[in-house]
Amino acid sequence: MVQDGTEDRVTRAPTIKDVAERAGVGFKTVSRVLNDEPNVRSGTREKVLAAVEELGYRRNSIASSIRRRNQRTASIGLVVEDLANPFASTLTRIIQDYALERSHLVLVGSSDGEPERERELVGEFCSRRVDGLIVVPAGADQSYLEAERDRGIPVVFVDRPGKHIKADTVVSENAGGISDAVHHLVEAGHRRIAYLGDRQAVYTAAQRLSGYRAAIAGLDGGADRRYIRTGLRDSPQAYQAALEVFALEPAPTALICGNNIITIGAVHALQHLGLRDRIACIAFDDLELADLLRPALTVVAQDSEAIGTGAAHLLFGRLEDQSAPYRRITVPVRLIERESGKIPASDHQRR
Amino acid sequence: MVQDGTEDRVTRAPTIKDVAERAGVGFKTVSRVLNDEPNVRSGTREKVLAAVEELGYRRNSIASSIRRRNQRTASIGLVVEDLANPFASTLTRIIQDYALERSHLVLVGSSDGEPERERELVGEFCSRRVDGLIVVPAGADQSYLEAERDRGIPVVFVDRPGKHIKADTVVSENAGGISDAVHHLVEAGHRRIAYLGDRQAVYTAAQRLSGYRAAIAGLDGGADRRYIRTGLRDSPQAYQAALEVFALEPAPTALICGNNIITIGAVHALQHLGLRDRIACIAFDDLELADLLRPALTVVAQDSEAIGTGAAHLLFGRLEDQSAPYRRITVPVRLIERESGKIPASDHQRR
DNA sequence: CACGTTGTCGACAACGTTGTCATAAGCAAA
DNA sequence: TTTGCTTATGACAACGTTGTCGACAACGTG
Repeated sequence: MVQDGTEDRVTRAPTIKDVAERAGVGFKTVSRVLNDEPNVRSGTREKVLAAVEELGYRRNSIASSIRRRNQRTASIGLVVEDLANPFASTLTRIIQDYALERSHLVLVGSSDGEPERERELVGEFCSRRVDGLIVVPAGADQSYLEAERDRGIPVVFVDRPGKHIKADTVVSENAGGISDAVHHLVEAGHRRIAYLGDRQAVYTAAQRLSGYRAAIAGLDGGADRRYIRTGLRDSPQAYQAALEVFALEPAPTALICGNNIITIGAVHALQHLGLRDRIACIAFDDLELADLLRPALTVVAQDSEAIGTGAAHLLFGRLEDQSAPYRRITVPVRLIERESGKIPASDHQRR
Repeated sequence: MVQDGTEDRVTRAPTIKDVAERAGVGFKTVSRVLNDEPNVRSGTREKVLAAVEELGYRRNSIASSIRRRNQRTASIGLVVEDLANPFASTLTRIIQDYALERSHLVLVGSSDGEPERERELVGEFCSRRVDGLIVVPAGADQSYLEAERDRGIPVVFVDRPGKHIKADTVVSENAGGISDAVHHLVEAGHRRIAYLGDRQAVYTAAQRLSGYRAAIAGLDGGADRRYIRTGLRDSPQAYQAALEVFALEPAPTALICGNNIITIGAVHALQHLGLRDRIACIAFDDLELADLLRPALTVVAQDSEAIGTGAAHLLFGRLEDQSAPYRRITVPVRLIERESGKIPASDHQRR
């Protein structure tokens, strides 16, 4: 396992003064060259660039940012719930690309849905003077961000709106997506449609459930409250809830999963019960292998690309114009019809 | 979509001088309080903390870092290939948690496997004076990192070793994992085992292929070169290659996929050919829904947790002791036996 | 040639913080 | 009271950079 020793010759990084000395000019001239300021003779510029090359000089952009006019650090902070979740990682990837195109870097952190971790991350980000924040809010109150915003660090909320604060926001069309799912199942003949969701305190969960309720309410029978299970925070809980729901009499003939974590638990439960081919199922959030499942999983897919781009766009827009009116973008979702949503309610199941 | 206007009262962030004035002390005293330095009367400390609270002061840690003894910024840079890939996002998540526990933040970037993007990201990171780098190397030469290292920014390579440079490294046991996969298939009676892999220039791809070759070479028949397809960079390419491989005469009876992107393409191909239940298949890298596929996908799973923790551990260790010998950690992989690897070579297929 | 204008460049202050040092205040020992 | 030591505090330099300004040379114009 052990391989080799180092040589331990750590020299401090060269500064513009080192470069200046080497090039035989004043250090301010080096600064001018590095910032493409005018009024430097091309001969001088050459000398400076040569010295930069020789010394392997690299600007210390944090020192630079404390002095610059606008104090911008060309970095933004991103707080997601769990970076290991595919939705979050896709979002992050997109925001990163958007930022990098504008030579901004991204500091990322996962809140795990814990308010104090969210605040801790935001605090660290602000302490490092990020130029802006993109936050998937976890806590019940984001008013603490007002202070940051007033000091010039704008915030954009993604996936869920922040609470007790006005800010730019990008959300998915949660309720509509779930309504679509319900209607899709109804068309296949289903009336007894179960719903598994996260805690109601989570905005998206509440929205999605309300979409479910609204769609179900439009049907003749109305909803059976026993078919609704919320507060499911991880796959095992969803697994358990699914087992319980399908033990009911009469059992549901179809199932809607409120997010991808729940989907995993629920499909495992269907698998365990031997019901995967008999129970119709629609999941919120697409998953990498969803179309390879048998039956292929019908999903309500979020447009992560549009969400990420939208958030980044709002943030960079605000960086340029702090006084623009706040905007809220609602990104449409898309029902991807595969097989699991088309499983019909078998005759003996139908009322 | 438009919602509301802002009030546009952006005040500059308070500094320790503002706090000092408010508390009626010298600004150095504020600094002392904030850094928990000794020799401050508790009464004075109270006054300062009260002023901090009232003004909502937050330390400017970038200004602080340019002055501090060691110039540390308490941030590290992480370059992965594609953050949207589940392996990369899991890795990132783990490294982040490790870093945050030590109050370090993580700057992340995706190289997309492009050497110049890797260099660009590394450059930006170093320019922001990260304390260390964790890199999944993309290019064919990481010797440029020697300059950074000599200036005190240590590097740890993950997933693949850096080229033309000595540094701490964490890799998976690629060859061994694929060998295990081959043997598992052989036990099920297979001899005609196809292999789909990425470009040979990618270290992991080369390692995995060599594991395949070594295992196949141990068999009586030896390898049929036509069964090996490399250079597959995305799912569509893998899809195509799989179609071609299974059009051969005699067709392989089993398949090994060199990474998760290839797996997706290949399983789609098997699906298209109606061979998912007949062809044995083992994939490198576990996938979220792999156990819910039918047949459930047998995989060689990497221990992302150990890889991430190992990398972070090496990096933070090096931050404390620059002169320790370089280490290389090889993390074991694990063959997760599910169904697809146990599909037997049917009698008419067997030679 | 005198003059103003422009281009080039360096000296110096400043950003917000920490490091160094001097000094004042407090207090025990002489 | 004086001495000596410790504790508390502020004045100031310094980090590496950019902003401001003035010095000076080169230039064009009358």
